Amino acid sequence: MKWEKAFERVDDHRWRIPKGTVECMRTDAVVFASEGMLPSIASDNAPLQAANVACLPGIVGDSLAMPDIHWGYGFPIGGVAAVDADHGYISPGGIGFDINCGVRLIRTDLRREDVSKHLDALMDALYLNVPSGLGSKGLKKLNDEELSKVLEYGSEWAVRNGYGWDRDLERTEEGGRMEGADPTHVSDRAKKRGIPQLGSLGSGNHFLEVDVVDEVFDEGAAKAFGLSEGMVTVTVHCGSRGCGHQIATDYLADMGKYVRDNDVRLPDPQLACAPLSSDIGARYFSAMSCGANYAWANRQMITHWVRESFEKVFSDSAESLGIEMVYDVAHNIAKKERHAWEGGSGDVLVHRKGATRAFAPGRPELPMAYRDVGQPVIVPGDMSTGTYVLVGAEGAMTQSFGSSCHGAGREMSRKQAVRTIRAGDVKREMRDRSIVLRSGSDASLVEEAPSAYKDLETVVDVVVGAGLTGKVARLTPIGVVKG
DNA sequence: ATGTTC
Repeated sequence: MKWEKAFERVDDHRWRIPKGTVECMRTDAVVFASEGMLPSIASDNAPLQAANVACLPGIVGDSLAMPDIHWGYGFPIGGVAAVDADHGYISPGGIGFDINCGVRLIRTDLRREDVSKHLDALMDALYLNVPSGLGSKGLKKLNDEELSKVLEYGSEWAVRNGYGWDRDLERTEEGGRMEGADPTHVSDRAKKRGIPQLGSLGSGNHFLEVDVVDEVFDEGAAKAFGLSEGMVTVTVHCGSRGCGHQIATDYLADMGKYVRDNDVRLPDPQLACAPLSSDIGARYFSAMSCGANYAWANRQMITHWVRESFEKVFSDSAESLGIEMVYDVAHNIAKKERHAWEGGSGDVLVHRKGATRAFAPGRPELPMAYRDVGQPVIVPGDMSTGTYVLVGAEGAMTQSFGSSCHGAGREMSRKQAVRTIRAGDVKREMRDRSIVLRSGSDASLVEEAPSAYKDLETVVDVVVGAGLTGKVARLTPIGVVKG
């Protein structure tokens, strides 16, 4: 299959893979992209995966893919699919192994010039205080009972235990806690992996970044989000560590068995799924919610250590330094939401796998401070180019079940990056851009090299051009901690 | 993403 030929042009930002391209498709697949991005998108199996997702039982609307689409497990990364809340199927491959991998944006009252002379000390403090790297362990020793509370209460547990402030919860998607998260649906093995790792960044594409607000595009939204030009911000990208990974692994095995036992017809075994209303489907959703809560507690603890790091370096309190959360978004999760789409409306389960919720103004899920503005959408690029702050727009509600992109997206596979890039080149590039880098592993530097990623501007231009989001601000890195 | 093939 020549996938570039399979794309039918809808407009400058939308390409349709029509129902029938893959035999079992129940609906079309629509990829948000510019024409120039199509060869890259068609260079791996991602378009086939977007088409395969259209075979998911109970899917409503189109199978969607964001412009940062690339090859994933079952679903493409960048994939969005909504299924009927009563009759639809839930698929762990539509959420991903790193359940509630997500991004948190924190603002400060500090300006670039306040931080530049202390930047090395700040990066040392952040590297010391926030555990990072493959197999990294948290600083808090948990027992089984505490871990169960983390799984059930998420960020609420963290704040209740001294990691952050009550108002942080309002600035977290879902309040940092999925309802219905029952720890008894999480295996002992997942719990065992989760206990030592809570409060750690991890490895891979996870990072902690200190940025400066470089350009503001929407003064009104930026003001509502507490952002202004020249301000120093911190971006945290991490997930549910080995705990979420084990939950995904456990339930993929169980759902594989469900699919075989019940003769569910799927184009790819990696799309293993079960009715949301079935015992196994409901148990997975509950366990996934536990994984999501773990990730929120994780980012909340890291937020606390970020505040402590600034307090130490700037000899002032986090309150008086204005270290406040802007927002925390999940980008690997399934959520029960009410939506309208072409041809219907109602309660659905939205799978977002490498895609961010991007609710337009007016949605009741948004905190009051953002209700009239829209949801902050935080879109990190590669480690050298920084992060975009976008805001959810009406187009997302009508076209993409309130969703947008989650990052630049990989251009090269990890293997390909290791083959063609050297750690020294990455370090030099960061130095040339005057970005202070703290990293424990040359291997992860190479896998996450800037040249292994797509161009963030191109990705953002598509979601803005398609009306899914609006541009608010661009953040440029001055310091990066890589796992 | 990940105790990178329990």
